[in-house]
Amino acid sequence: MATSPRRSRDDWIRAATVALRDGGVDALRVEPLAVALGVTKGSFYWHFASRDALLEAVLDTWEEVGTGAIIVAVDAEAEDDPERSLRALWRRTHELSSEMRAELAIRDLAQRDEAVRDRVRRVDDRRMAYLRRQYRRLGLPAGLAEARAMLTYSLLFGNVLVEATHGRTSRARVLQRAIDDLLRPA
Amino acid sequence: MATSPRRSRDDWIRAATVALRDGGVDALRVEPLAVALGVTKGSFYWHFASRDALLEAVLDTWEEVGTGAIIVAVDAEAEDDPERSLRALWRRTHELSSEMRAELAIRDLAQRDEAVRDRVRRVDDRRMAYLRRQYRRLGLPAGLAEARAMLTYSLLFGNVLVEATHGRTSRARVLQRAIDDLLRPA
DNA sequence: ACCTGAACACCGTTCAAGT
DNA sequence: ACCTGAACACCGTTCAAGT
Repeated sequence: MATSPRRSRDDWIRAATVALRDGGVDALRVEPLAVALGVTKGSFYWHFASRDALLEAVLDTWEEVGTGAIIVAVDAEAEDDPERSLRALWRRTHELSSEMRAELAIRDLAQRDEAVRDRVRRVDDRRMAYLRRQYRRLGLPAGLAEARAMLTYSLLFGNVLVEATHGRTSRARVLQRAIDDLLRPA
Repeated sequence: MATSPRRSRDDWIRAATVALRDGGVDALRVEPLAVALGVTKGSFYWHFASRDALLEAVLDTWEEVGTGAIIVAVDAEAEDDPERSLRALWRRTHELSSEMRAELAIRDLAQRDEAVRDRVRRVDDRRMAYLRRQYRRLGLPAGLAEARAMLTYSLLFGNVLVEATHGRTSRARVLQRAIDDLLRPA
């Protein structure tokens, strides 16, 4: 994986994303990444202006994958059926829960960085709009659709948080029950 | 606030907790804390073995406040009525949401620290047990009580996450609706 | 166009010495 | 019992110089 001495900008972004997932913001460090990539840390500054610029690039990727890409994938499999959309979204998020963990680090960051906060806000808004639309298409009135969308979004997140420490065992049935509870008619 | 040159162990813990809340794990740094407390960083190592030992002490406080203390307070005001317990818990968590934000940093940490993970697990278990008990006392069957407890816990967390970036405005009505939805009978 | 190597600043940690 | 001050290691950043 580190035969050629030359690294592209994308090589740095990929390595940084993995570091963020596995070790949090603290692990997104120039020197260790340089060692992992087999170059000196000085070379990093040809590709990026700073450690912050690298973080920006990582966040760009996260934002696109966590909204546009996942929605396209879910729509492709749901064939315009809102209930199938919601169940597909649930399953995919569940499958992605290890990747989703970078979100914890990002949301923690958002608390003290205005620019990151704006990004997270955009991502939440797009995701909530998608959920709200599915519940409306199921026939729920606006107020209840909004409430269910929020419960669903919270459940998806709560699950990522709890799985991060508790693991995935023995919760599948309870989760299924919660999802069914959310999908019942008004 | 910094007249006497002598600092107690608790002075360091308090300052570190504030730093964790406001700036995340990255801000829990010995040298800046020493400057803020008006002593040299060398003096820190009389009170604590390491930066990690300080973090441990901060987590001890968080664990007790986030489980025992809040449950005692809610029970005192709810007078044995499970619905009042749940609404009181909701309101208090909501009021504490800025303090709760330290949880984001802690849960992020838990992903790569076994000991922190065990703590978070204990905290989640104690909180879930409390919620489950209230729903059982409302008369729900075990499976549904478990599902509602998980939805409630997720909603409390989702709300902290979303408020961290979106602020508290204009969501009160939707949240009230979601809570009412969770409190309906089987 | 991309990288090295040396330099400097910041902070965690140690420890002998002070009061 | 609690703190200082100097030392060292690690990593972010800069930059002149190499290929």
